[in-house]
Amino acid sequence: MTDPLGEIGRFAEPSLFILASLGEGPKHGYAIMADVEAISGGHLGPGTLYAALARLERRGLIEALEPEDRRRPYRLTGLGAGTLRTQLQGLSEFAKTGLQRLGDAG
Amino acid sequence: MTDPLGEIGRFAEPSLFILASLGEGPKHGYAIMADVEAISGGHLGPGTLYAALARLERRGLIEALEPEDRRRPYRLTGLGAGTLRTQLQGLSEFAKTGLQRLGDAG
DNA sequence: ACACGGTATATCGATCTGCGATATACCGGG
DNA sequence: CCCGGTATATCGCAGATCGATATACCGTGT
Repeated sequence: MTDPLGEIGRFAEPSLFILASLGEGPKHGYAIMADVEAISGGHLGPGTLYAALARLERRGLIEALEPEDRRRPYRLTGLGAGTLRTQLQGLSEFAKTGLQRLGDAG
Repeated sequence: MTDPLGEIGRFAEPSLFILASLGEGPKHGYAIMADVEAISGGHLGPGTLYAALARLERRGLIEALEPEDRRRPYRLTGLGAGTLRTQLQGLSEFAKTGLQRLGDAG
């Protein structure tokens, strides 16, 4: 993930963006790339994408579907959906807490 | 960051947790460790912590304060506070979108 | 027919990051 | 005086990121 701010660094995990993208429904890699860029603002390169997809599949969070033409779609597994929900809820709580701190004492 | 879920992986950046911890006010490393574990549920080891602190300082997101005894406190810079706010807002939006997707089509 | 750009997947290698283990040292309580 | 907690620091492996590069198919325009 290239940071939209420049040389500051990276503060979110590409894998989670990919899971969230698949949360909308099954998608193939190239569509995930476009979707992630839309929802995150950052750029997701093919190296990061396909490596992360392989890892997520190996860990049972996503699974491959029947290829259509050149497209190799994936969907969330039950474990993947559960993990995504847990992570998003945690992240939401965390963001809320952090923003409160900035509002009160920032 | 050790994942509380086990062998699934890591889905959040330690650096952001550290920035958020400093969003509450200046803290030294050991206090950040405890604070991050409290707000994130995961474990933050010294290797991750001090390496991340050095990086954040090098990039101008945090700055060191006068040491008190053995404690070497840090605080957010203006850039760090701005970055934190931006990232948290983005993350909050992202989490909201992701959870909506899971609710509608998950 | 041909060039071009967009779609689509895949891999390599350098670099960065995470993180447990380990080390050092000070401090207070029992 | 030992032990556990506080506090910082570093090393080295493993893992992840990510740009670059490669391949190939497709549709459009000329």
